[in-house]
Amino acid sequence: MVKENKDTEGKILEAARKVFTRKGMGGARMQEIADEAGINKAMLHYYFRSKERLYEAIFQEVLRNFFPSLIGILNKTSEFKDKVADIVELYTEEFKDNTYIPIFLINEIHQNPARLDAIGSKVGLIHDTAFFKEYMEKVQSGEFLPLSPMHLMVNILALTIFPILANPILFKIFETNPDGKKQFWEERKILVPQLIMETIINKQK
Amino acid sequence: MVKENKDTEGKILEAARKVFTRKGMGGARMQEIADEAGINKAMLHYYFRSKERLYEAIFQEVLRNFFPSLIGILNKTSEFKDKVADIVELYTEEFKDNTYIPIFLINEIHQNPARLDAIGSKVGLIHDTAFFKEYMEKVQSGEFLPLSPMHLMVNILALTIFPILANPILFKIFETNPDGKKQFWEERKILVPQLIMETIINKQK
DNA sequence: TTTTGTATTAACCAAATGGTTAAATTAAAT
DNA sequence: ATTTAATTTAACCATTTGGTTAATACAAAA
Repeated sequence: MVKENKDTEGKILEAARKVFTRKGMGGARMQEIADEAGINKAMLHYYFRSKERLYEAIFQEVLRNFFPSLIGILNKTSEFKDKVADIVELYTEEFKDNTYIPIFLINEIHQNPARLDAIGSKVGLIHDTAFFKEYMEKVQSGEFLPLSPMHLMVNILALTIFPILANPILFKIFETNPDGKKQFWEERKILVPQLIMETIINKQK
Repeated sequence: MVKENKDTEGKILEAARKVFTRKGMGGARMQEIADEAGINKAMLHYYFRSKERLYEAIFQEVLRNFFPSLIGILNKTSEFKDKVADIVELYTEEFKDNTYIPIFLINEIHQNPARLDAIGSKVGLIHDTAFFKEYMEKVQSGEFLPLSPMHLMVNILALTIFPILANPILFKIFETNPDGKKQFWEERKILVPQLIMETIINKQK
């Protein structure tokens, strides 16, 4: 009785992710998703009832996909500075040419903050990572300055993700050619970890 | 023959700015703009021909409004560090509770980068500000480290604007109550200028 | 006061869009 | 082979939406 629906459902999800992340909830068209998936528009409703539900599925998937890799790095056993470098490397490489994912998240959460409720506990575990434990220890021992974990994390993410979000404006203002862009991202990968470390290492000691 | 159309046109622009900056080009509805302005929908077309043209007027206005205050600060005669502090103060105060403006710009430019073409020369003059002249001089004299102006500016804007863009997620992850939020923004105003200065001052000298 | 051109409105239109339905196809179970 | 249930499609529907139009109100010029 069960036909291989995994295939169709999978194709829908893939197409929906592509269209929703580029156009957002409001800008996406059900017909475009159907075309992208190579199926009839009615199938979208057959599998997901409504645009809202299909969107919700994608939004949660994207959201849940954005943090695990971060948490993965934060739990590595490598040097503190290397973990920072890994974060910058990861997000820069993943999104410097895929700006739609971070913009999608920022924008859609702004449009409807209630959507965040669904993740709840999932993200709280950032505090419990090796990264933050090591950090707090080194603050205790006086090796690191007592900057709050929130500011530290915001600084890392800001310096990494902001240039991705704002890249069209930045490259316009600071007239940047293709080679210049490539160089800019490489410089960031070195500069940001350096900068972060400089701001937390206690030179007194 | 000329009636006081300034009033109606002004009301339309004001309403359009409010709706467009919150909903974006795709999400805004002409009817909602008309309601907001308290006029008939046909008037929108009478004064601006199409949604596209009305939007274009607003987009350019918002864009042109975003930078002048920045350039104003960059040209002040105050201490270098104070100028950085002024930038952080300005954007934080202006947008910490008005997140839609920066999100609108980021998102709409991402949706249609060609819109940026219209500003062209206007923004190029960032290089010619007192801020950058002073910066380059102090790099020459060895007082400042030779960080590229682009990275410097990106760092300042990133540390200032990113937490505004991402504020719903950040306050969710780092469970923050209203008092905590207030404190967070105040801490940023102090922390960011400090951080920026630390990264450019040449301690060798 | 009449004329003239502008400003404003209500009613309307065509296209787009999310969603539905009834019929047809397909695959498995009996 | 027949029944049964899931899958897929084409045609259709109601609503929304940007945009138009024809008629009206209005202020200034003659």
